[in-house]
Amino acid sequence: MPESILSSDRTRFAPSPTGYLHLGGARTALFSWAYARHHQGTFVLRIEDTDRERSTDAATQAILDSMAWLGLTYDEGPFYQSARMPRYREVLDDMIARGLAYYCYMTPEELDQLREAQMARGEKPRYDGRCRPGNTVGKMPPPGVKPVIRFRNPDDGSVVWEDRVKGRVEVANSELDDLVIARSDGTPTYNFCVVVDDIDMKITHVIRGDDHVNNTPRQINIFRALGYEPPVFAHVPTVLGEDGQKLSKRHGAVGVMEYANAGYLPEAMINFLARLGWAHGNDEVFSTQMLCDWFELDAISPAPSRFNTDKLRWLNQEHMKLLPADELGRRLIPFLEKEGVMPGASSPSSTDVVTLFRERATTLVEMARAARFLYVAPERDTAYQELIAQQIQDNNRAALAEIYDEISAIEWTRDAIQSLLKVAAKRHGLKPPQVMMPIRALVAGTLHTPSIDAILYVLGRDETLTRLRVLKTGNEG
RNA sequence: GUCCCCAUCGUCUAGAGGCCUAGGACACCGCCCUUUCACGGCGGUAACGGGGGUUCGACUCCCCCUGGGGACGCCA
Repeated sequence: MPESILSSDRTRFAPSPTGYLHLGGARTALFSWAYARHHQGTFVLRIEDTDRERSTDAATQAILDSMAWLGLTYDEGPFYQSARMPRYREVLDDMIARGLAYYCYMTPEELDQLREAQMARGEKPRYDGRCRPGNTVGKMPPPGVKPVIRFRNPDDGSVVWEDRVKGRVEVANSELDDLVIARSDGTPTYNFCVVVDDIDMKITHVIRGDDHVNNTPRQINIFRALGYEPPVFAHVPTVLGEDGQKLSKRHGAVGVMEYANAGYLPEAMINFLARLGWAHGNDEVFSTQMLCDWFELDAISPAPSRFNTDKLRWLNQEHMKLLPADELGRRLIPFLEKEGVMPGASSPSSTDVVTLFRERATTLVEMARAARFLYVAPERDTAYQELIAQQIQDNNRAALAEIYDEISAIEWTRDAIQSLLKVAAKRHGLKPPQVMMPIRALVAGTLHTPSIDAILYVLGRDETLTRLRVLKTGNEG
């Protein structure tokens, strides 16, 4: 492939593995990925695990699983920050040597006191720069105190950047303090690692959650101190819960894989997530490919948006209707198995189930549940007995018995089944539903099913006769 | 408290000064189709937070207020 076709745009998704991938994170990943795909660029996955206390392998795996399910394929990585410590050390030493950073011997306790005092005075709590090179306080390191390393932030002027979703953002350097870039145990911190990584990985577009806007000016200052121009930034707004509050555990399902297990299609989830805060005119239902074709950062709304289950469900059904029946059927199989049933040679195929139910189920779980009766005869409990008693009465008993007898004689096609029912009803002066509903109840244990002729056809003649036997014997037990 | 960001129907959004009597979608409510449930079709209720400017003209531009959100860590 000619080099020129590929753009040099490089985006990254950089989650910290402290839990599952939630919907907000997934959308950020999606936007970053879609941007790279749209521009034929490169999408990098980086795991930010510098906080060894909170990072777990299980969380990393959960993130990888979620991305795989959504189909967010990365071109490079996953890179682990924990494996890049020597590199960070190297940059740290260099910064100290060049006076861009310095050791600070202030203890956490002293810092707390300082912050409290500042808050009390109505000031923004921040480090006062007492250990800066040149300050006398810093001259004599107190014994026994392991120092942190702080970045020497500029004092004057302001940091300005043109955010691709927020617009122009300006923050005065006087608002910023000298942030800790290495802990007293020597490990580097987030704001520093991100910059080194984004430089080393040649990231051109940083697309991330807008909880990072406040970090951006600090990071830009580090970029410049290190001699690099910062990348383009695009800060994607928060995804709120249905109640407008920040997404948290009490909202129920917030992890991406919970939706996979609940029977949502990844293409529906992508469509939904993309539509949350991003629009392409009035387009509502679109494929992942279309999203890649259309995606532009400028179309991202700067305002936070709420998650909406109703719309997700609707989109899921739309995508279920769009998929080829056999493909949807293939995806349905695990859900049928979870219901304890198995499509096979002697039972309805998963494709049959799909054609029967995809217009009346919004998730694969619902579909499998609704289709269960095709594999297992309804339980003859009290509710069932009552339903049958209510459906079979003196006025239709004779017609139903006749239908039972004729089932053995007809050709087994939907048309033949349908006409058998209609003709029998007419012969007895009944409306078609008067024979269809009782049969539906008998066979499915519910009044809500697809067309009765379609159901009987898929069920097969033998199974139909078995389930309708009571029509002949008159014994409903 | 200080700083940053945001603001169109209940929700997701279209809208880049006259195209707006503000469009679409979900949800909701009717009607139609009908073999129940769905699907589908048709129709309906419903919004530019408030106040000042700028302009011949503001949903669109500026300011203030209000209301939301985020950040202020040796977390990311």
